[in-house]
Formats: sequence, structure tokens, C-alpha cells
Amino acid sequence: MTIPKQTNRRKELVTIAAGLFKQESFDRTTVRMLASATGIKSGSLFHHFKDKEEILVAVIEGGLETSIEVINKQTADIEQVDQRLFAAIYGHLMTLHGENKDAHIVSIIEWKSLSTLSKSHLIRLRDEYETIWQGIIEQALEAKLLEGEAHLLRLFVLGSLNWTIQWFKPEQGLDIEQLAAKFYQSLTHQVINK
Amino acid sequence: MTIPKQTNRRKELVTIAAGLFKQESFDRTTVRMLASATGIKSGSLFHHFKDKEEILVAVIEGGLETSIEVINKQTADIEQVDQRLFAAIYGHLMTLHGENKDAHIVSIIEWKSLSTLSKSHLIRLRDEYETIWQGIIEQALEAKLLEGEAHLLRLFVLGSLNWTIQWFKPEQGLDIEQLAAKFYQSLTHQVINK
DNA sequence: TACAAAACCAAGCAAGCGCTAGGTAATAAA
DNA sequence: TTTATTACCTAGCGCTTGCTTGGTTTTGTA
Repeated sequence: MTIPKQTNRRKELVTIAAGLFKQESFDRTTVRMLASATGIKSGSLFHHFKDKEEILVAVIEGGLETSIEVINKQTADIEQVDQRLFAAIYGHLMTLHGENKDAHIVSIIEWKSLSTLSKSHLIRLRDEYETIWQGIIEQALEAKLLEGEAHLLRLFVLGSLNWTIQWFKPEQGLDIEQLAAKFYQSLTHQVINK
Repeated sequence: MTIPKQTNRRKELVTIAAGLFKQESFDRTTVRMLASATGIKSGSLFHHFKDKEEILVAVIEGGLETSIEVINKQTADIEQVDQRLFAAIYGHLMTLHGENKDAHIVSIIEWKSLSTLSKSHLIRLRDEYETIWQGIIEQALEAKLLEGEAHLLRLFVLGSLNWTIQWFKPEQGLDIEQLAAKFYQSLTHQVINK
């Protein structure tokens, strides 16, 4: 696999593409839409990307990398289990609903649009993210904050959080941190102590 | 809105369409694929449906109706709150992973592919389903089985369950009832008593 | 057995799709 | 100032898409 050069222009294009892919879905976003949103002609896109799928791969890659950064930063200096769990929840919701959210959302909903080859390349990033979560959940289980099996719990929890992209609008009263607190409460049957 | 006649052939087509939409997504399923899977020519499809979207609407409509039937039947004769909650979870997972699952899955993942008009028609069915859930969750809250707000809990729970379509394969050891029990346990911090 | 309605086919149109080829303009290193 | 590289445009090709039209076959009903 050749490593595509990370020019500034390319990054710009990827950001714009993320927005469109999120809004319209990958399939319904045409190269002409991408081009006009960027201010260039459709043919010029293929100077930066070999095909349309490579744009999607770049978007998802960026989304996953940011998620990993955020969760690491969020949970870095926290020792207490309950605070770590809350920070992970909050971090995840932030990458989905905060600034620059588009890429992570796309990485979730457009996974099926990837070819097998592209998936195998990106799956390492996804695994890395899930491993971090797995660790936090195992800690929380030991501390009796949660009930069940770590593996299934991770899927239940991340599923629930990911699903928020279907309904949560930060501007409708509840903000992201409040949502995180509510989720933490329903999950652990305890109130988080901030 | 004219009511489309419910011929047998139409139902057949809808079932086949559900399978393809689930496997390939609505956008990537062409009318030619639908036709050849049914054994007719692509043009003949439009004798039964006025356009491609009407097929999707029919699929989703069927999926939602079945879900409503199933949850009603599952929870009908059950009085105990814990049993009702478990039955609802189990029922939901059954419509997603049991026999004839395709339609309900499509109704979940292809919601965004609908036009505004079609959505407004189908939203009543979805509301009906969610109202049933809402009631069960409120009961469970009163019984202290759950923690939090009913409205948010419903979204968390259904999100988590819906997300199982991304990873759960009944043939990989765990069956649907076991999955339901595990989920019930992680949600309520109690073991279900069957 | 006649006949209307329903189901289907053959052929293809117009529009939109991803992508390419061959050239020009801008930028930067030598 | 030359030269190489990068960024972009013009024009359009080949293909697929959803869907239509006008006619034929099948089916059910009286």
C-alpha cells in the first residue's frame, strides 16, 4: 500500500468531504458535489485521490485517529475508575457531537461502503480504539460499577453511544456533558461525581 | 396518498427487496438486481411500484408492522415488570435477528434514504412502536429496575439493541435469548429469572 | 368460450455517474 | 531565469442508472 502524501490541499478536501458524506451519505455524494463544494472542477479531484473510495478512506482514517487521540487525552491523568469511565463516555460523545464531528460519524455509518481491502487497512485503527475502551470497562467491572461480560458490555455501550448520532442534537436543551452524565447514570445506576 | 393494492406478487417482491436492501443497501441495489432476483425484467417492476422508493417504503412499512405485532404478542400476558422488560428486549432482538429479520433491519438503517413525504407517512408506525417501549420502561423505572429518565433510557436501550445488527451473528455461539439475558443483566444489574 | 384485467416483456431514452486524457497556469527550487 | 513540480481546467468517454412506452401473454371471471 502506497502512502498518500499529506498535503494541505488534501486535508482541506478531506474535511469538506467528511461534511458531505455525513450529510448525504457516501453513495449519494457525487464527485461533482465534492468538487463544487471545494471550488474546483470534478476532474481535478483525481489529481489528489486515485478514486472516490480513497476519499472515503481518508475521511474515516482521520475520524478514527482523532477518536483515539481524544479518548487517550481524556482519560490520561485520571486514576479513579468512575471518573475514567465517565471521561471515556464524554470523550466519545464529544467526537460524535462536538467540533469536527463529521469524520467520526462517517467512520461509523459508512464502514459498509468500504471495499474489503480498505477495511483491512482501517481495522487496525478501530481495534486500537476498542481496546482502550475494553480496558476501561474491565476496570469498571472490577470496581462493580458495571454488570456483565466486558466484551458484550463494550458492544452494548458503544452501540448506545454511537446510536446518539441518530437523535441527539446538542442545541435542543441537553448539552454533551449532561448527556454523558445521564448515560453514566443509567449505565452504572449511580450518579457521577464531577 | 393512494393505498397500493396488496397483491401476493407485491408481497413477494417486497420480501425479496428486503433481503437485497439489507445485504447491499438501498442505493447499491439496482432495479435490475431486484428484477433478476424476482425472475422478471426490470421494467416490469414498475407495474407493481410507481418508483424505486415505493419499494423501500413497502419494505419498511412491513418491518415496522411486524415489530409492533411481535412486541405486543411478546408482552401481552405478562404482568411482572422484570418479565415484561425482558420480553420486550427478547422480542426486539428476535425481529432483528430471527426469521424474516431483513425488513426490520432495513427500516432501521435506510430511514435516511426516505423522502420527507414517505417519512411522514411511516413515522406514525415508528411512534407507535416506541410508545409501547416507553410504557415498559416507565414501569421498570417505578420498580427500580432501571435508573434515569424514561425518554433517554428508551433511546439508550433501543440504540444499543439496534446496534447489534452491526456485530451479532446468532451462529457464533450465543443465541438470541442468551443475548437478551446478557443485555438485561447489564442494563438492570440483575439476573433475569426465566 | 368470451373477455377484461393483471402481469409481464422488448427495447430503449435521457440523465447522471465515476473517471480519463491532454493541455494550461501557478508555485517553487536550481 | 530556467526548469521541474504541483495544481488545476476543458472536454468528454463509456457505462449504468431509474424509468417509460407500446405491445404481448397469462389469469381469473361470467
